[in-house]
Amino acid sequence: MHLLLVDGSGYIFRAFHALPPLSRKSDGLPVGCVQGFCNMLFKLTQDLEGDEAPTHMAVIFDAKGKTFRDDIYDQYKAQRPPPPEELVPQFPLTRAATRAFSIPAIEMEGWEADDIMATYACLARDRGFKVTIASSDKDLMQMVEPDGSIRLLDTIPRPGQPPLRWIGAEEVFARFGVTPDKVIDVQALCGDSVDNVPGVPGIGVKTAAELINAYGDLETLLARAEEIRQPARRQRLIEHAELARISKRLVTLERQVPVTLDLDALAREPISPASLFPFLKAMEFNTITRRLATLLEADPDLFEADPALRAGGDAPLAGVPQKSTSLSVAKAKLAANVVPGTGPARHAAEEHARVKAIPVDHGAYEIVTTPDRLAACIARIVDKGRVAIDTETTGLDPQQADLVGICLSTEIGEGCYIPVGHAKPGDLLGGDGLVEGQLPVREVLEALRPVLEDPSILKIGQNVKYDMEVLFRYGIVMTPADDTMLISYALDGPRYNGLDILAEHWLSHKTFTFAELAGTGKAQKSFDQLEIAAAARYGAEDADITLRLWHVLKPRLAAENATTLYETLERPLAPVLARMEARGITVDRQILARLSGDFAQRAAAFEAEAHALAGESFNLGSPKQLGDILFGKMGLEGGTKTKTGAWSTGADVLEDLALKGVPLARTVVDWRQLTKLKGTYTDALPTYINPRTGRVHTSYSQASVLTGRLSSNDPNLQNIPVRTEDGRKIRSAFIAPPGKVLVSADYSQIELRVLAHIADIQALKDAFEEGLDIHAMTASEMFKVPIEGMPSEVRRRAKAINFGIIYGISAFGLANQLGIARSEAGDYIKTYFERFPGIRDYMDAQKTRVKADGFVTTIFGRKVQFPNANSGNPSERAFVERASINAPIQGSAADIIRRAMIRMEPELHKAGVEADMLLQVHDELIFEVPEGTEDRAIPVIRKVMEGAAEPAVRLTVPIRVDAHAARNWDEAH
DNA sequence: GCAAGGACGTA
DNA sequence: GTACGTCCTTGCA
Repeated sequence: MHLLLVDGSGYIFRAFHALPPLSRKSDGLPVGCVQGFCNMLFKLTQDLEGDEAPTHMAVIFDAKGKTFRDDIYDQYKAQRPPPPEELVPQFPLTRAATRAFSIPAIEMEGWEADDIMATYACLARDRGFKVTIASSDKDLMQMVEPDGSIRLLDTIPRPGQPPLRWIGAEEVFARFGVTPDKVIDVQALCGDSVDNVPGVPGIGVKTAAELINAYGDLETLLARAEEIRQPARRQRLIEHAELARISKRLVTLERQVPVTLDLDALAREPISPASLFPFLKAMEFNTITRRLATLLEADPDLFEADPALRAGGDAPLAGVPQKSTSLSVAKAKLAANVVPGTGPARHAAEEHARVKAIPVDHGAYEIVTTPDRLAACIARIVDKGRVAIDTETTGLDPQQADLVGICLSTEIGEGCYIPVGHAKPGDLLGGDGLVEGQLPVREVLEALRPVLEDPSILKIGQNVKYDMEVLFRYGIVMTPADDTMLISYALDGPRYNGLDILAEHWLSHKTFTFAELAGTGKAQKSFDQLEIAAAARYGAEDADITLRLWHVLKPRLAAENATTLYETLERPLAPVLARMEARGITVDRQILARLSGDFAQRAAAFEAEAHALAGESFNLGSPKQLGDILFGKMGLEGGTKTKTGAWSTGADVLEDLALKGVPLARTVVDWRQLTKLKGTYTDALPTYINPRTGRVHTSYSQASVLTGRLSSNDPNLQNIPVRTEDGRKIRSAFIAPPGKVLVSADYSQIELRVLAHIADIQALKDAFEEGLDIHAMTASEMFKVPIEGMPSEVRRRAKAINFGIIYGISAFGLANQLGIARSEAGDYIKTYFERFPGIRDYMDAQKTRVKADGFVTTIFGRKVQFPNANSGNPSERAFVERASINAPIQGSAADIIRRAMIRMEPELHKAGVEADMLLQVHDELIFEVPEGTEDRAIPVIRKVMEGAAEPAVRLTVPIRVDAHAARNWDEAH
């Protein structure tokens, strides 16, 4: 048996003096000592292995308040200053840390930690334990046993010495010149200036040891003081005998402290992830969390930050559940000790007020044109450890635009603009025609590279994905990065995107607009055509504003419990998307050109036919003109609809007319389809082929969809046709380059599975578990028909209902979709609810929630806000109800694929599989893999996608992914 | 030259 | 019935 006693208070002070201060990121709570304490504690348990591994363990702390020593000598420790202010809140946190490691934390009022340790040491020794006291305090040396049953362990790192230094009788002798049992006699004579133990003036350790060794012990020495030869020494001993006796009582440790915790209660317990990770997460100790997660083979994502301790904690600290009441002798008065007024919400509000009050001064910005000034700027960044950055480029396409300038800001109100690519007026070709006085772009980037790639320097940007991609083309991998746009998105959804809107809303500051500088429309200048001075004001302001917004928004993450969302679903996705965008996808120009010709011909034929049928020539592309002809001239019946009072000529209306025998309607529908495909795809897509890469690079917007989905633009590759035969021809123009194939992997019925999980619909879950055709199963349940030989119309209706459920079904909408009477649709819905009653409960719950809270959430904690949930407008309210039903389903599915995307690249790498992720289409991922390796890539891809929710959420339905490889997207899909 | 509306492509 | 982006026409500046 081996008892390890840790001098907790000693550890805290050591951490305080040895480590630089550290504040919790999200609210500034000082936590440096807590972190140091955790590291030391963990290292200690790691270092003591094998024979030295303790079977019992406790961390002992000094309690606040007086001890018996204060009664003996009122000057005891009197000169000791009160603990530094930033240390105070960390005292209770170190107790909590100890318990988080499943170790008893012990303190007792009226006793010092040393007394408690002495008591336990004796108790344990008497029961045959080996005892180790982890402390460097010389006061504990009196406890050392010559037989090695009690030893001290000094773990303070000292250069040139082993990390663990055992202190036995020999070491004690080296220190005090006596055996351990005489240490208190020596201390009684020599005193201790640190603790204000007086001792006998003029007697140091050496003299004291010599005297004790000569006379045996203090009392004998004092009794025979007259015999001492040296007059001064003799005189002092006689004169200060009482002081020596008092000193001895002060330094003698009490070995009979009435401890309430039995030795058996100190038996080691394995570290419990359930108590450890909530604490570490609350402290935001990411490095330790990762290290321990690896060591414990546990997944920290399974645990939420301890609500009582985290920034923005919603429970009073006093409410921290004690790990085990029998173990908690320590009554850490947590609540009382956390500095009042450091609540994250208050911190966030204070930061907002502080930052908002600092005026924007465009005169304070510097234009950097010399290596010296650039070096000074970089030095400030290194010193600060973070920088707001904004790159200015010749255009908006990150795959084509060239760098014109770089804006940096390290302090609010400051900003540097480094022009590198401003062109001489009139010289539209750039190249040699650069304005003089600018530093060469290569030189600037090489100087900045160490900063931009330094993992310890945070780069802050607004939409950093853009800057990452631009810089990547110049060979720079910018990391790590924080993104004010994504922070805002995690907090408020897509409501405030754009730096200008954010600045206006949070800082009440109107930024320069690019249009103000560069004009608008055709005459708009590109950035490189701007005057450097004007560009500097605009650009440096953007960096300055970005930094301000970061100061305002970042603390809100903790205050509003959005940190996990931001850190796990937003922040890590941006670089993944940047790489996907940079890769692009190959599109076969020839295929599209041929299709364009084909579509044009056929459309022209339809157009002629339509004009003939209408009896006049008109613009087929004008719904207005078409409506006039159909419902005016031809006098057909049809709903006026559309909120502006115009004739409605949507496809469903025309389809209806066609069935009623209006050939023009059919012709228009066909014409529209062809011209749509031609205009949006076959004509437009080739113009997006990047001349440098020969590929099409979409741009994903990570922060513009209410539910957490991505959107794709310029071009939108998330709406490439698939439903019609002509449409699929377009899809087949998306190809793999020679030697590669495309792999398409898509989630099967992800939203219905998510619904089954969230709403807890057992029948649906069973069906998915058994791999049934879910729509057929629904039909069978609803209409009481066997799945075998089911008419396709029956299944089609059930399918429409299933989708309707996801969209927040209404009888009106379902009737429209199925072309049946509203009453019949209502009956279907009623039947569905009767058959799956959990669905109705789920829907009611979302409606109630959105009205009460103004938001609903996904299973990963993403909030989807509906500010007008209680609108006075009934149709608006109904809309919010439907959207609030859909949002958790669509949003949870979106979160799942996000998680898959974030994990995909490292997992592929780990598996040694080469596969480039190119596109995401909501429930589908497209990869490019070397031909012949698809059978190795697909299992990895599937595994990552199917397991993406875990371990944060354990879904109660299986997730299935279908994946295929082919030379083009149509065949792979 | 720009914004709004209608229509239609996707999940 | 949910969530998007793009193309085209229209109407106003």
